[in-house]
Amino acid sequence: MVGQRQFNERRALERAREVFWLKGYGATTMQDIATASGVLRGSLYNAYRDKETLFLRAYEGYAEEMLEETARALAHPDVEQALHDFFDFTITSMTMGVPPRGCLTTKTVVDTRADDERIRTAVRDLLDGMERLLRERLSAEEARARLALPPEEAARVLITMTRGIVVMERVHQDPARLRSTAASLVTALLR
Amino acid sequence: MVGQRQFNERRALERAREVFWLKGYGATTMQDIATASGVLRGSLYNAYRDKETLFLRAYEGYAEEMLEETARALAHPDVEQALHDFFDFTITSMTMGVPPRGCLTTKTVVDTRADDERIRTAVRDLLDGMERLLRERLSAEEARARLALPPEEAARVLITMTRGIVVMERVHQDPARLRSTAASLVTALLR
DNA sequence: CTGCCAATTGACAGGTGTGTCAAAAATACG
DNA sequence: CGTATTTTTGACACACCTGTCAATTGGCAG
Repeated sequence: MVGQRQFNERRALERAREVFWLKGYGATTMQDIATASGVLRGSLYNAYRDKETLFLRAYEGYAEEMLEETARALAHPDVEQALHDFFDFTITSMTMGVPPRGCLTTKTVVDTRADDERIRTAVRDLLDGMERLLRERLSAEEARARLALPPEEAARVLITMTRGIVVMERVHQDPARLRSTAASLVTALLR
Repeated sequence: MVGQRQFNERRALERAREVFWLKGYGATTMQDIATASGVLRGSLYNAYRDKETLFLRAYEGYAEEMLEETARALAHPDVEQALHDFFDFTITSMTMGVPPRGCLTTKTVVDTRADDERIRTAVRDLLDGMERLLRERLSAEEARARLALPPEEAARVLITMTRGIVVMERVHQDPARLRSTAASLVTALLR
């Protein structure tokens, strides 16, 4: 290969992810990412063609990491603990940073400036993937016996609840309150 | 009074609300509102000073209406039916229009460009108001007896769930799926 | 070392946004 | 009717954003 990339692509995509995460897709400018990554705007355009494509590249790593972490959180053999770990991970992730970075997926879904088809697909894939992990975990014999709902329904309620928690975090900015609400739901779902 | 307003303020605020609702605070421009309301941009600035203040004025009417409708939906004497009516109102409201307008409150909360203090307060007040209506309704003797959770906890779970439903609507755009998820939660909450 | 090719760089074009301002028009009131 | 006050109007200033492009730089292969 001739004329190699002069910036650290891995690092640049990480920075891009952080900026998108904090400000959201629509409010993030290429200059923001250029500044955060130390790569000139022109180089970003040369490497990724446009903002949408750059976002998708940055989102790839994010989605992968999220699925891994979710699977890890759900791995506890006791369903109740697994669900607590699941919410704990979600809440910790979104309340990290100053100001709290919130949730990249939710910000993107709600952002009317991110109505690109590829973006919607990427987001849907991640949320569907997380719902699948929940469904599989809740399908275990031990879990099924304790659930007030079929695994499929419980998984949808739970994934929907995480989206709601993200929104409520922006309103009250009180992690303890979020954890308490999540615990209430777990109580209601388990007999 | 001398030099009266020449445009219908009530109508203009209604149009502004619709535009903000559809596009979100950050993505809406004063020109969008000017076009939708038939009032020139300059007149809007003269009447409301800036975009934030105009938004707050438009949001007032929205919040009032939302609280009224929520109270109406929760009025059914049977708790289970009241909760179904509550979710039905929420889902119908957010799936109206083409494209579906979604939820103004959620869009505003998540929008990093709407991080003004007055806006955050207005949004928090509305959500707190809705939570209070739920809590009061669930504190009735008949409801308390059937709930799997104390009224305060159930109210928080429910209000959080509505926020989550808003987000999931943007992902799958399937009202039936939303209603089904809401019904699952009601089942889990009632014994 | 040399030539080729891609990446980098800074300037540029074109569009869009917010908010301001002075002149013109409209309105209420004495 | 005339005056005072406000609204309306269109132009303007200024900032910012996306995407492009030509010239320059840097690295790899032969």
